[in-house]
Amino acid sequence: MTIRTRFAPSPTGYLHVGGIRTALFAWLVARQNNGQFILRLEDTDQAREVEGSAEHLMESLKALGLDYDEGPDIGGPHGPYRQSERLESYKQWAQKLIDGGRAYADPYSAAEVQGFRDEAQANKQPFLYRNHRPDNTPAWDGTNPLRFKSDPKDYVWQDAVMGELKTGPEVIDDFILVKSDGFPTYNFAYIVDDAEMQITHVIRGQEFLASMPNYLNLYEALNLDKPVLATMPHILGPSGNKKLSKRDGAKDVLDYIRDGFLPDALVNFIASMGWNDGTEQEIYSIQQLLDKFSLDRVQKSGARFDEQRLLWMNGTHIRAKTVDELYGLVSGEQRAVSNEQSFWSQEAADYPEDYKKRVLGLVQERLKYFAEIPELTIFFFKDLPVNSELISSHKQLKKLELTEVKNLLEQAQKVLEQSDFSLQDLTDRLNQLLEKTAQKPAILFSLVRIATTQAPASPALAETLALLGKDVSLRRLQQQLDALS
RNA sequence: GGUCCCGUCGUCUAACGGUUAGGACAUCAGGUUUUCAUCCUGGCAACAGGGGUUCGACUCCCCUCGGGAUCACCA
Repeated sequence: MTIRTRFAPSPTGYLHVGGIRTALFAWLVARQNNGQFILRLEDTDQAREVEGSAEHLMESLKALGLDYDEGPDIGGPHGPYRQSERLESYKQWAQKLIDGGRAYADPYSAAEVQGFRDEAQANKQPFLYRNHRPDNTPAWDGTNPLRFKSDPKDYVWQDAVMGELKTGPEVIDDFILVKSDGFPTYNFAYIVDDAEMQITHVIRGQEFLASMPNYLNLYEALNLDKPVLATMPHILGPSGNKKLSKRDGAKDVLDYIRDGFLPDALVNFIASMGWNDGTEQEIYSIQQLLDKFSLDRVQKSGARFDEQRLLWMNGTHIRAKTVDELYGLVSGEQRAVSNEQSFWSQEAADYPEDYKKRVLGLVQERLKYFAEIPELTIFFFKDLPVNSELISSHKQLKKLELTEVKNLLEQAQKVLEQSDFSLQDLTDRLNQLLEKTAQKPAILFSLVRIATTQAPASPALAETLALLGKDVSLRRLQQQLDALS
């Protein structure tokens, strides 16, 4: 039997890191077993639907490389893949249930049901609709809700993540199958769809755990084999213990992509929240994840979202790339997402590819995400105005007399004028200057570095100068001297 | 409140009854010819509490406490 997993979000907003983990794990299970991964949109609640979010969801999946074999935009043998287009199916399955005496029209008004609920609450009793199950029900004409006629009993079942689970009959009730607007509820629609789409593994968040016994009851009534069930714990916000939300910094995954986080790093990070292979490995490639992932090693407890860790992980993934790979990603040529934006600053536009690659090589080790590139590299592309603060607030340089600062810069100027600006020559001459001036590198090099970059931080001096070139370096040295006099 | 799930450093986690409770992020202190970063070395830091079972418990059982989920014509 081929493994078929699915991701079935409702198009009610963007996909954040918490939500996408479920998709990732489902994708991993499918891909590692040579199976199929299906995207299905659960859009049965028209009121909550958010315009454009379906496209957004699909783009997010693609951005992370979670490709699906069947879905609303690409079709497939079991379509359509939007629940709103599958109403006919639900009607047929509902009819089967009615014919078998396992579903009935709910004769009460919403207000009446609410009355029962309030009454139960006032008596501190749990509310169960089936305590009010009517004896004679009208024929179902679609204007009333259709309810499941449950068969309350004990259940013991296996969850691929949680292990053995058990509940009593008190949690099973006559829930609504089809709403009075003709749309099915999630509880009914997902089971029908999974059956028709031959889904083998249902991987979803723990908000559905409490409803499992009801689902088990429905599977039986429908005479369906239940799929492998896997419940994922929630990802929690960084501070509170609430389910991760936008407020907690749960950014849209696409925001991370736009900020220049690598899909591989994002996937690695998301997978490592709540899953590990039992070793001390932290960094995984997608392929390694495919080789090693298994549902039974998924954590049962929720994990907190820690952006620091994401930052670190993205940095290590960036460092693992070759400069050429990085260049493709940064320039927007190798990215899967639709935003072809380049992360280079505008000033970099006219510089040749070769130059930009060398710049990238120099900042690679300090890059946490691509959006930092303009700030980190701007001085390679344009002269920054002289910032006297950089010297006056420098912990070593601020102790120097102005004349001494100028003297050192002038000496540096002379030495550099004679250099051919190859890395080796620059290194040699800078070292000679160090001896000649009897200065500590902390002073001499800092000074030259500041003068030639006007930036608070930059790569190693000799390499920076070599890349900047003779003209630019000397010009900036002169600008610094001019500003000092 | 009922039901269910969960509980190891601040955070993510390892541990299949026997370990000085390990790693990583963060943090702190050093080191690498400057800065930021990288890299290296080292430090701080956890079994929620209480009972059992056992020669021996982070591991198994019970209770308490704490956190979460759910009790919709939302998913």
